[in-house]
Amino acid sequence: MAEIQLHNTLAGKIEKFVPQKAGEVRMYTCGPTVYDYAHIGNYRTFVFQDILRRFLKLRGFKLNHVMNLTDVDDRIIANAAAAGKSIRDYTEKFVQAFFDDCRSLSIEAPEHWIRATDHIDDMVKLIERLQQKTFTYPSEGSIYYRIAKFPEYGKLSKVDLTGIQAGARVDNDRYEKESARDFALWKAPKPGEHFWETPIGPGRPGWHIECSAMAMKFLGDTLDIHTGGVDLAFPHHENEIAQSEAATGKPFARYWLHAEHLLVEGEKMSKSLGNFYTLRDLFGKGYKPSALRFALSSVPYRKQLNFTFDGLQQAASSVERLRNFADRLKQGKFPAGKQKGMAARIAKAADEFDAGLSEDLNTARALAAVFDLVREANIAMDKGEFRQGDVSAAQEFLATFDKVFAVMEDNDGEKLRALGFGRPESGPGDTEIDKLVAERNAAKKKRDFVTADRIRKELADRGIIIEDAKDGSVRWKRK
RNA sequence: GGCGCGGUCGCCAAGUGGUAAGGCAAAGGUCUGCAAAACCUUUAUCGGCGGUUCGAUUCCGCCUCGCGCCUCCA
Repeated sequence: MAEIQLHNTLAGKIEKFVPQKAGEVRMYTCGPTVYDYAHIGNYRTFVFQDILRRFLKLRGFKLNHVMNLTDVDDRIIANAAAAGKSIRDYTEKFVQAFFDDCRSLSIEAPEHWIRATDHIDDMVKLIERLQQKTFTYPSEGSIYYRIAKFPEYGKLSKVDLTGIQAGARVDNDRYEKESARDFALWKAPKPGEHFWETPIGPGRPGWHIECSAMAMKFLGDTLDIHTGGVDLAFPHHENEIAQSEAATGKPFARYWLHAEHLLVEGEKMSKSLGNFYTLRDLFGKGYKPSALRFALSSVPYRKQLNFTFDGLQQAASSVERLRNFADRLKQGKFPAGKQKGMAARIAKAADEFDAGLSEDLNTARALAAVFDLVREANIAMDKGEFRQGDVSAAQEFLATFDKVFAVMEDNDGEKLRALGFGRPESGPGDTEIDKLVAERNAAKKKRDFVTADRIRKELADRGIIIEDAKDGSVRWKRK
């Protein structure tokens, strides 16, 4: 197997990945802020994180992966207040929607899915530690982080501090700060706002402190991997580093991975441009979850992904090709024995697949390896050279592929129905289909093609595709 | 202005100092009662200009275009 290489934002280059403890990976990924439904741009990042965790697992690492749910911030407080709900009640709906969305995209549950509001105490304790080390100062009931005391500030995002200091936006927070670049660890409550009564005073946590506190609580002072979208590198991750390392004196995370953004039709996705999509928007238009997952994962994560409906359609066709191949493998009848060349081809494809993913998660390269094998095996089948003994090796390869990409299982219909989309009736059952297929075969034998075609048409209208194979066998699949 | 990502076939996209993977789409063909699936064939000189080199899409410089961050936005 190839050496795993990952692009580390901290180093500014691709590095060999070596976890602190052999065989184990401690990973923290920034999850959604649950003030609304997450959009496909968010899911680009979450799918990337999923590919990463799945690949690490495939390579045998024991994973401890924490993903946070930010369930307290300005928008949540404002929206909850407007809705006359508690923060918990307001966010619950979006938390559940997020879980549902993740299931639809086959995003695995991390080892820990945690909510910020469940860890206020841990944040307070971390702030107290920073207070003791005089990295903080109070101002109008809030507590700020004094960046001037952390000389390494900017090492992740390479921001030019002098530039920021000269910036005009000094007081957007409406609080007094010593320096423009200082950020709030703890925010004093505004009138009527929800707050927590704590040893450091009443208020609510600043945005960055939750990740530092929760990551270190679950994973220890030094994480192996920390990821998020590129926009989080500054200020969010930079501030996490400042908080955590000031408190512990140790490196906070060893590898920082940042996913590039998704564009829609070449433009930044935004509500004002009308190109803002949630998963529900797309599923409502009839697109399949597997197609979306494929589209989001086929472009390597460090490259901006231009999302288009044409592209989504292309992804659907690509998935279709792969599933057709898997069906052919499963249902086809091949001569007994093994073909020496084919075994070698499969092994080569598996190597190349692994090499692709090992190279900073080069999903495009990994996919090419899969499609190469599909074509080669199809050719062998057409020539009658593919043997029964090659089936299991090919299937194993596809299974390995799918452990990471997770698009092979034909369950889009179920997933859509689970989210309330698609037809409630689930189409004809297997026995009914088999019966109709048998009737059609009988008709075909009598060369009664009118009846045969009528049955095929009827089934097609009910979502069943029938294919006659060369050897006279018939296979069917649900559309 | 600073920092970062990127401009490769109609669309998506990989990649290398020695004349460019893969997917989708299109056209033609093989197979098929018809279809579907599959297969075959056809479709690029890599944003522009210089430089280094025997040779650059790949290295360097400049330019240009797109996008992002630098204001709690994945």
